[in-house]
Amino acid sequence: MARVRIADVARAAGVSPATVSLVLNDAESRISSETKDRVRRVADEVGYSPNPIARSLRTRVTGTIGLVSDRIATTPFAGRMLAGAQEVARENSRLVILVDTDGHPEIESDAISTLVNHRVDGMVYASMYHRVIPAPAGLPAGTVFLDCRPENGGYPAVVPDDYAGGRAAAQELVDAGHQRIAYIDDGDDDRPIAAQLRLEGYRDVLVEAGITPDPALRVFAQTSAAGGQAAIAGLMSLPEEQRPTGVFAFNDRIAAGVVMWAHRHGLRIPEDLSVVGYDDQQLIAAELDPPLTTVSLPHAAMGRWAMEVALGLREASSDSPHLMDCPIVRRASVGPPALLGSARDSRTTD
Amino acid sequence: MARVRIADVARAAGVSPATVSLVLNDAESRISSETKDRVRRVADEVGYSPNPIARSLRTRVTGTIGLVSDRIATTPFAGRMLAGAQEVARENSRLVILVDTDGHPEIESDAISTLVNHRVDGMVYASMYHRVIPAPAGLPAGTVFLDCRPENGGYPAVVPDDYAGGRAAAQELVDAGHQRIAYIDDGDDDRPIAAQLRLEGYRDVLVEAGITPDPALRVFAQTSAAGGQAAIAGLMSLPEEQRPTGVFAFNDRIAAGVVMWAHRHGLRIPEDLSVVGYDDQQLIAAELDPPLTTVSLPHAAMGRWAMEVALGLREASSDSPHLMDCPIVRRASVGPPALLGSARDSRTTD
DNA sequence: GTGAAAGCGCTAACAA
DNA sequence: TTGTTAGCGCTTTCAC
Repeated sequence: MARVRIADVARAAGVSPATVSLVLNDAESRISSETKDRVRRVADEVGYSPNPIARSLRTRVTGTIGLVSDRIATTPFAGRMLAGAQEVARENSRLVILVDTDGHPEIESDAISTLVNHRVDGMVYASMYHRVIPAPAGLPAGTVFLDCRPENGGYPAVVPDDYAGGRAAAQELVDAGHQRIAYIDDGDDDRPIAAQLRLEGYRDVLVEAGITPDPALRVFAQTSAAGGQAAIAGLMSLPEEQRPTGVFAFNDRIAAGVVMWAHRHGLRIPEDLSVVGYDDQQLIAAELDPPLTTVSLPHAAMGRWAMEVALGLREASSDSPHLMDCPIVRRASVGPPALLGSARDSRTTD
Repeated sequence: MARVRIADVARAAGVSPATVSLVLNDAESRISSETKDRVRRVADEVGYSPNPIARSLRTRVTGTIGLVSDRIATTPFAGRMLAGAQEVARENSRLVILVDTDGHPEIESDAISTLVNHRVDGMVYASMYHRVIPAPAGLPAGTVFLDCRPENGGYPAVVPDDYAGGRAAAQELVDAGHQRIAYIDDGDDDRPIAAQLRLEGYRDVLVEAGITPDPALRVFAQTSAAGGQAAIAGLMSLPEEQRPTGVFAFNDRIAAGVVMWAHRHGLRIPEDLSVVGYDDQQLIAAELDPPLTTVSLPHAAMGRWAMEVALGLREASSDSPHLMDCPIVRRASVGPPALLGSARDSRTTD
């Protein structure tokens, strides 16, 4: 297959290769429509399709986009960004060349130069969670940063609007009537910018609602259910009047720990404790009992956006990152706060 | 960058382009080592690196491998296969072109012909779960099937050894002393081959251990925690002497439901009920309380294997799929069975 | 309105 | 041991 060349079509149609090329790329309208039709028909009959390699050599356009990412493997998120980006590429007849660097800087810089050398038409640089990074050397101008932002700007970038997401989570709890709302923050060494932004959103909402954020209600947890359990245990050992009635967790894994701890200790959710997560990890949020109210990360949309910019389908500023909305997903883990103390205590012995 | 061509190097080194090519591809040992050194040094100095497009046009070798998959997005597994495959490609200086078909047959056949047209050197066809499928039309000979097998053979393929995995799970329970072991099977419409194989492994182990598989102990569940809860609820409503003391669930999501139900109903795991899952989904298995003993799916290894075959690094039969080991991951959800009845009953009211 | 010719940057026969 | 020449298959001036 694919053995037929432009010369074959030309011969069969009784025209020159140049004419075939002109017709098939409908570059020139000056060709008689009669000839056009014939060429098209013949090309179709013989099953001609241009050799993209030869074309690329001549035009310096390859129809490929390089996508370099750290660690696609370890995060379930990656897939959604990739899928979004890939989908846009496909819709526009582009191919994506994927290189996963597994987080190694040497692999990364190799990957970048290989991709540049292969004359990709554009490039997307994806991180597996929202962070600020120094732009890797050798990145072509116009490279789109996906789920990360270059330290000193200079490139288009798209990241989740974590500040607004933090606000949405806190607002959900405030609207339900909670006053004592805890934030279980990310306690990992390399605390990401997302954590900071969510915290700010949370604080601002409390203040606007006339609630003074209680420093005792901001605690840290490792990202895991165990981390969440430890954190909520600490929170619940506060003097009763200081205990939270609502908890906003940095992510769903931590939130899962909170829910598990609650079950274990006879607290009902949301009757005795409301909880809001972040990430909308299907495997966790939807499976928890009750299903978790959480803030979703718009991975697919970010992937699409990045590819659209990379393909020049969309304008983007290189000065500040594009903020992508993080919609709240309401499930069943938020309700009005229990009446002070009593209800909760009675459950504890149940 | 990358503006320097072979002719520039040739001129700078005072040789012909052909010589430069010969030296840099060290195809011919006949070139004097003196010339070789000079050419290499010059190429290095001017930062020459060959244009892969031009090279491909001439050699008909592109250094790319096409990877078509259904739905990378929706499963957390995909990433691990992709990462494994991509890693091998990188180690061998190959680039992978990824096309996700999102399960659409038209997109799939488009993708295949596009990739063939782009002269990929090899192809991997990946499915997101172990299944048997008719080989798509247009697939080049030697395409490697990843996590699926072609209905009528004819292509190399790699799939998890689900039969052995089913055996391992059942054996784990038998070894712990269980006699009444349930299998919660996949109850989805399109019941995958994996479910059948695991079931067979489970049955064979029981029989070999002198246990007659009780049909009442094989039930079905939708793949979700809710499905698992419903299934275990049914199992536990059996007459006491028939109830299982150990459960092997088709996958971790179902197993999670079992664990959740147990917590809810005051059954301790593993004291009152042992459970084994399948998949080793990090987000679930490791996070459950207690952490789940489960059978792991060797996604990364399968991805690596497939790419090795695609690159010709490894021989593979086209007649029968390569079976990849599914190692059991021992955590804490399996223990010896409770003494008949008593222990369990006392807990129920706890 | 169409064709001839040149050339993208490289490699592989063949000469020298 | 090295250089010359001829393409790989396409697009694109430029001439007719």
